[in-house]
Amino acid sequence: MNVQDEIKHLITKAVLTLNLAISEEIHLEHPANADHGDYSTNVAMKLFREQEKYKNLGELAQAIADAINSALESSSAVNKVEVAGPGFINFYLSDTWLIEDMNSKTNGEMSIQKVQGKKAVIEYMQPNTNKPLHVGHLRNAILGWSLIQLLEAQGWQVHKATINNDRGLHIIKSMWGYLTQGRRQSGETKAWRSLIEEWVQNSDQWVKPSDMEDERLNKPDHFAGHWYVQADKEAENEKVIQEWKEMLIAWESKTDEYHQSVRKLWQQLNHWFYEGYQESAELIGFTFDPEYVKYESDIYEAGRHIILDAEKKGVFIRLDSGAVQAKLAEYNLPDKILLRSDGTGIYMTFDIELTRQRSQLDADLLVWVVGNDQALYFQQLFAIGEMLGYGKREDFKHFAYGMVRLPEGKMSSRKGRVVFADDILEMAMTKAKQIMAETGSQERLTESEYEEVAKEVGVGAVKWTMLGQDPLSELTFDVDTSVSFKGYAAPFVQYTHARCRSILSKVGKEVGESTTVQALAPDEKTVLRLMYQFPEVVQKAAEEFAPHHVAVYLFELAQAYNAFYTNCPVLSADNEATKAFRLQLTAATANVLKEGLRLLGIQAPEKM
RNA sequence: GCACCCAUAGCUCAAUUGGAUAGAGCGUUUGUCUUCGGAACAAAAGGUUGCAAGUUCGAUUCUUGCUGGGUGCACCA
Repeated sequence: MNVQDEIKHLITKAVLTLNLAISEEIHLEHPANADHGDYSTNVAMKLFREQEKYKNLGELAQAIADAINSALESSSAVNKVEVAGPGFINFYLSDTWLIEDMNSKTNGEMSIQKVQGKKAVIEYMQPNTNKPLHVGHLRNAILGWSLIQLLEAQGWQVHKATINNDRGLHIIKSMWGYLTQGRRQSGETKAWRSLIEEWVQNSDQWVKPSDMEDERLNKPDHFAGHWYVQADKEAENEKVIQEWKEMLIAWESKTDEYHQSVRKLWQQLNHWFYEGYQESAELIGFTFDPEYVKYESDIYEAGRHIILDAEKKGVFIRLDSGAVQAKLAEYNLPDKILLRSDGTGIYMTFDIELTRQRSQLDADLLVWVVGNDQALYFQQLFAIGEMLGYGKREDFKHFAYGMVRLPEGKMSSRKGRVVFADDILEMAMTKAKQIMAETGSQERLTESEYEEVAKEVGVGAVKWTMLGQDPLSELTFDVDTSVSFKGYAAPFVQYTHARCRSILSKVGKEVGESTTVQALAPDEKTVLRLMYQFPEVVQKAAEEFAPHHVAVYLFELAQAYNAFYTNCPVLSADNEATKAFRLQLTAATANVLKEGLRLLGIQAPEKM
């Protein structure tokens, strides 16, 4: 039984001995003021209105507290109960229990309660294969990854899913741009059909990523994106738009004379994208389960058939234009087109197939990690899922997060106002290196360690910025100032962890258990009183889809440890027992910080 | 026009889902080093929680109405 359950049990028993009954779940909280104890309950206030025995609230609260106090021998965790303020009953944990709890964390046991047999599918990252990842994708990847870690820590079996948007006009544009402008020797302007014939016969006449002078474009996903930007400059040109449409038809129609050629070029550009995407994924540190990696090009056809079948059964309706539409008035939502009048699919088309696939997995939780701007879209998708019998709307969760914006305004790749993920990460890593150099990291680290740690610190700082606040709040990302290395930031926590490891490395062998329980110094107690809360914080973060709770907690713990560190010498403590205890505390702190950072997807280097 | 999200210290954000004196970081000012990693620690200044009502022992939190910002309402992705 964990502490919270134990305390709730004490309360329930006490209330029963007074011949009263609690009608709702007992709510425990941590008082904001440390003087008010470790846990607090408002049951007396709740109960007061429902009874007549006690004339005033204080009397009732005191009676409950007295009843608990008289039964306190049965509890090893609580050593004092008091009434305070308008009727709160406050619980004070015993030092013995706090130290016991710390010892388990010294041994790496985080005491997180696990659920059994729960399965979740979490979709995150929906990249378009025509351009490299930007800051918005970063937030998506980081929040998604953290949510996965949090659920796994709670015992969930999590399937990491993604969908690659690899078909449509946007890809065609990249292809067209490359075809018309990527030739080494640009000759006369030709129509796309003759160009693609020449490309198929001799693709060496066209440039490759390594040929580009701009270093950024050597990375293949940026290379692919470059041609998209070039092509899009012609977006007002009717003749060019006509070419794009023709290419799209050739891409779709197997009977088209140029189908094979267009597909070949499509594969080449996708290949470049995935090569660069994979590199970014490794740097950021996210992966997917192979059987849950889906491609729009593979599944949109299946989506079409679902929609057409359902239309025949009268679930959807066909408009005069020939398009198929879902009527959503009964859900209080605007109607949604599912298939164009020419029969081709849109986003919703393949998302319906994805939803169908996942609904058959017998999962307890299906999550889509997508920006808040898609809120209505997902309400519509979930309603349509319900119409098709895939489950109830409430079974599907949209984990929405606020937009990442730049100081100048909304990001738009079309207007060129976009910041690439790679650029931000690189700047952060450069800044990390610079700070590390100033603080003498090179004396502690080998050259390759130095590079590796700079990566962990720089990327960690970016991740913290992306998930350190409420997911729904918008994030104005100023490249120069947003990625912080001090204060509320990943490097502060990483630094504290490295500090702990440094002390521990000086004693070499494993830290043994300290058996004697001594009076705790105030700074020691502050650390312990935070430490036991770790499992609660993780649970809350997982339940609420809110990784920032973990970040806030880690920051507080690191602060508390640093205060302890300045006031309480460890290695040169007054006596051996104190030294042993403080080493324990140091090891436990290091373990919690490292585990907490891991849940956020952030590394905790031993030295930095 | 309708729907959703947001509004808290100069700036960026917390606030245990209705709790006790609304807390941090950055920035500003001032301290701490014979010490285990100073990317640190301690302190000061900084608030009518956008505005106005309501609900109750108690409201940053819930309700309603305003104001201001964002997003969405495509046969785009």
